[in-house]
Amino acid sequence: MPELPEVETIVRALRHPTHWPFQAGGDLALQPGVIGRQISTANVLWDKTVAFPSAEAFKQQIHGLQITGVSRRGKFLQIHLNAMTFLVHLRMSGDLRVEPDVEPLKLHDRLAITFTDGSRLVFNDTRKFGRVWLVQDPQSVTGALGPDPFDEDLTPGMFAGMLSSSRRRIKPLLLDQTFIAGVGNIYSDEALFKAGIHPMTPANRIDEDGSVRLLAAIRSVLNEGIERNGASIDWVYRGGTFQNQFNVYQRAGQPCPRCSTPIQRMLVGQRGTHFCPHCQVMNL
DNA sequence: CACGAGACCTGTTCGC
DNA sequence: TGCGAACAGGTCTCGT
Repeated sequence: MPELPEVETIVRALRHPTHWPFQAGGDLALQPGVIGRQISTANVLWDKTVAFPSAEAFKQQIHGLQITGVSRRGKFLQIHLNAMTFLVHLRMSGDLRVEPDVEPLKLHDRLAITFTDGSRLVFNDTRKFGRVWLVQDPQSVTGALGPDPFDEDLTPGMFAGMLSSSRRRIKPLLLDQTFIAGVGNIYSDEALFKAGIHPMTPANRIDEDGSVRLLAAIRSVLNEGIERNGASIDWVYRGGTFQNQFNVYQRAGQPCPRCSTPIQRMLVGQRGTHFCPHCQVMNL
């Protein structure tokens, strides 16, 4: 499910969940997000969800800690606690919600963290790919990630240099989180369309002009995704509307919004890839 | 180094 | 209607 915009949407909601239900005597409108809440217990319903440490150590160590902040690094959600960091990766089908602790748990709930104020944070993940970590140093989990697309240090010149030093095809390269952190299958297809670059173009064959267009396109589609609260496809993701703005993703056979040529779907690096064969040509 | 295949999982949709 | 194949927003590991 989630790429950078979906994770960012959740991060912002965790800071200001004003529309979420709250509990007994509690005053929802005055709740400043989950920041400040203190953890009483953690209930691990699917052991493998906890990547580090063991499920037992996780429950023991997280007890009593307080949330001091929420942030994002690539597709990782970071919940800062006094003394430690709780990281969540939603992978394909993960989702987080906050609710009163008296609610019955739902199908596919994998982890529930209860707060002393009677609320709780629940991790739901149909496909069980999602993982959480509880560590001293978040860098031990996110250390290998490439730059965030919105990092100011990521200049067009630096991005051009990154592209020129790889012979890999651009689409799998954009999905490589050690190259750039946060871009997934939807936004890579949309960005390549916007930049007019064929998904199989070797990165080092993208010229200066193309690299400038591509970086701008990545930022543009991610920003638009965030503005629309992410993309909701199938049953996943409440609230997001970016799926209504797709130009190519999951639009195989439909006319290109720019030239009306039918959008094509192909496999690139085992991932479904959508592009316009007329607007996105390899100029080698 | 770059790539494909297979694994990890459950659910939905599509074709016969 | 039923049933298997293909597919899904991600990432890891292995073999070539």
